[in-house]
Amino acid sequence: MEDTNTLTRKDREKLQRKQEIMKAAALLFSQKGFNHTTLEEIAVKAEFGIGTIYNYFQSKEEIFKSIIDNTFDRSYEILSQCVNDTPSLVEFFKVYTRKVFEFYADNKEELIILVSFYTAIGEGPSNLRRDAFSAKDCKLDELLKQKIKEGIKNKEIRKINPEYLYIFYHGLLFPYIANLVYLGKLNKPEINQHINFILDVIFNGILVR
Amino acid sequence: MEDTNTLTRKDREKLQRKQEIMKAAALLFSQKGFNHTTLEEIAVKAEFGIGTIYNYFQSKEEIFKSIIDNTFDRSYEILSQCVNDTPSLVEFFKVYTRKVFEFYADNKEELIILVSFYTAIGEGPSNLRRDAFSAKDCKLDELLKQKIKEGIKNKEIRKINPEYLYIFYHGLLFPYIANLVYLGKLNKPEINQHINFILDVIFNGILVR
Amino acid sequence: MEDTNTLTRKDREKLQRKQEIMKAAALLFSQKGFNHTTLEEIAVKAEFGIGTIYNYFQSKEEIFKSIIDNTFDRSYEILSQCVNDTPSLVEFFKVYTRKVFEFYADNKEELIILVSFYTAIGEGPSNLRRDAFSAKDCKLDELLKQKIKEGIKNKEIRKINPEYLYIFYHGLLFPYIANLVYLGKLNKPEINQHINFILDVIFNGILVR
Amino acid sequence: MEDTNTLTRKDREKLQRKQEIMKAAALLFSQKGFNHTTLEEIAVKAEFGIGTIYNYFQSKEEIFKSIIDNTFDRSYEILSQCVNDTPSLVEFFKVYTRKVFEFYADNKEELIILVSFYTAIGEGPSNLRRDAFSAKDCKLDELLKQKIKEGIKNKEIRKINPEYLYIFYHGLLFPYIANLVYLGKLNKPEINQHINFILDVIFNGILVR
DNA sequence: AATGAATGAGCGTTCATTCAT
DNA sequence: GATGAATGAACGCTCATTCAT
Repeated sequence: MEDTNTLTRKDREKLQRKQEIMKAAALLFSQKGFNHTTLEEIAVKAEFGIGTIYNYFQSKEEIFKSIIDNTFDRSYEILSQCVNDTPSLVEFFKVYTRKVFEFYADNKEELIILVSFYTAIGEGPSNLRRDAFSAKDCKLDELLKQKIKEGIKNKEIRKINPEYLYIFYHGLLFPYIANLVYLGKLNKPEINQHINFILDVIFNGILVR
Repeated sequence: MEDTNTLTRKDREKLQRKQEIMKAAALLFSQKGFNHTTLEEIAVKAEFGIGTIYNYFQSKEEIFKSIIDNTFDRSYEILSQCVNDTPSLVEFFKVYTRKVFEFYADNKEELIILVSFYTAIGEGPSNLRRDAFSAKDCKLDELLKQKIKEGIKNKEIRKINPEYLYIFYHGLLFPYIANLVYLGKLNKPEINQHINFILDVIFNGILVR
Repeated sequence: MEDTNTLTRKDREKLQRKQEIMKAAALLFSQKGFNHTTLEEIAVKAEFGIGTIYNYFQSKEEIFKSIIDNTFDRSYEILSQCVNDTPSLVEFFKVYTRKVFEFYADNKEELIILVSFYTAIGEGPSNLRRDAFSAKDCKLDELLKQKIKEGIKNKEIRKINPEYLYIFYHGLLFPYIANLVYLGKLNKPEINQHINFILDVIFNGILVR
Repeated sequence: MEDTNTLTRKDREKLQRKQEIMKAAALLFSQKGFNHTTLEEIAVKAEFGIGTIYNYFQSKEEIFKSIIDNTFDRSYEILSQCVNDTPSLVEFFKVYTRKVFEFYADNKEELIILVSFYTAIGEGPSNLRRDAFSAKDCKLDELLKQKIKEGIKNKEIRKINPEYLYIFYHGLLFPYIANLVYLGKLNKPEINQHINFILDVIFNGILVR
């Protein structure tokens, strides 16, 4: 997220327009997918002329990229905050799981776009690959893996493969939330139960003892 | 899957050609996505003329549907077999998790298409929605939920929300495998470790005791 | 019309098949037009395989031509018979008008195809022009014009431009009947009234005297 | 026909472009028929890009419809003017016959398209039927039939079936002119003779008295 | 002779991008 | 900077014709 304080009025206005366009596009992308959303629709929704869009973005693809990029940045911020603010891994899981749920409950479109981007190979802009974001992706990965390793070192959790737990946890969390969004069941009141359920199963397993 | 034994030679050949086309299309769809795959590419890959494709399928969309449908049917078969063949829920999780891993290790394209179909809202054929398969989906859901409920009744696992566990497990399994496919890490030798890891965490949780 | 008596059994059968195909095609052409009728539809209606059609006709266009040609021949036969069998022009108009009405009441498809062929420039086979039949057309024209001239010479009718009367009469008769066909009003009982009306107006005009 | 006076410059230009496209299309349709005219040909003739056509018309069919519609409107205007401006049926026939000849001498393409549309069942856009214009058609019919009835009431013409005379006259006039167009004989100098001939025959019949 | 699966040129239509105003 | 008309490459699909059986 760029720092709006250091910008001139002109630049601030430009940034704001960019964000308006991205917001309009994000909503449409999440509803109809990248390929089935036309630039005209974006222009109408953003209340600009088609040509104007091209003063802010070089292509339709760039709008998509910017949205993903933005979502990445905000996700990273959430993660790094949680990593830094929690004294233990257990606490981290509790806080982070909740934060992620809450963030995407408020930003459903972005979750859908993100998941769609991750899973829908070849959909989205033709030559946009997850690689494009791998740098940021890696940073995020590393942060989480590091936290897991610390948890193991501190004997908070059992000695399991941190790499696998990372895949397990992140591969679980986002699809789980996405599923709720698709089913229209990501409602505030129920969120707590889902969070508790996930944490309970991850922490304690399902077996009777 | 149709029974090839009862068919005439002609029908068998026709079915085989259909499957050749579906296979070619599945590979391309999984690599480039539905929208970025042209009929000409499918025709070339399947070694047919463009027009020939239309002797077997009414539209590009129908090819896609047939692939999904086929994958659904085979997934259902795996699930129902596992449900019936296992005496306990724990045993079921063990066998089914392995079977799913193995099946999609051999059918990576289908997994990618399936996940993409589930997650990529608006991508794929414009007016094809998950609803189209909801009947089959429901049958599959019910089978699994029933097995979970039995496991709870038999006190194999703790008294947790079966609905949530269903979302948890299926929402975990497929993205987990898909992720490995994307990363090119779904290799036979490593599969066992992933299976064991997943079962271990689900059964026992991650906490030290 | 070929003489079936002089043909071998084989040739007779071949001719019969040709006519079956032409009949099927004529019905479809009259209902859906040349361009919107597919060879498959013709094949199905004629109860032959698609390929078989090509043993009897070189192309779709040739089927169309044959139908027109056949209709021309039969029309010519009617005209020449009427010309020869009637002692006066007035009698000729009476008999011929009735014969034409009756013929096309029984062969509505052919009338529609014929009128459509005459009027719908560029519809029908792309490079088929009325010129293709101008030889036959001319013969027909000449016969009628000759009869008109005789009528004028014999002072049956006033001294008017025979060429114009020809355009007037033929340009009137066929569209008049075609119109009734389109409106679904070419029913046997009403035919007489239409015939009488046409003859009355042509003979006597509409003015009160 | 829209009133160009009340339009903004932009709208006027847009209307003009529409008419340029319609004019180009009308020429091509009249030469090659609807089905054998490609959009590319229309675009080239109209000196636009293919895509541009679609800024003015939703489909090829809509261009066709617009042409027909326009011709209908102008024909109606001519008819209603003649109906209103003439004191008697005889006068009406004289004036209207001339006006129609003159109008279509200047708008040959439109006559061909119109006649082709009326007669060529199934040609033209597949799902466009004469019914689509029946409302306008009926209005036109009624106007003419009413005028005929008045003529009978006023004893200008003999007591004949007005419905039949309507079919007779309109079923005669348009094919007659069309025929001249097809033969390339609708030249200004000769027009008068044709008009006089038609009126003479309709008024007085052909019989010697 | 009869068949119908295979073929691919050809068409209508879409839409991201450009550019003159 | 803002606009939207103009553009044309690209695609899905059709169907007359061929040809191996």
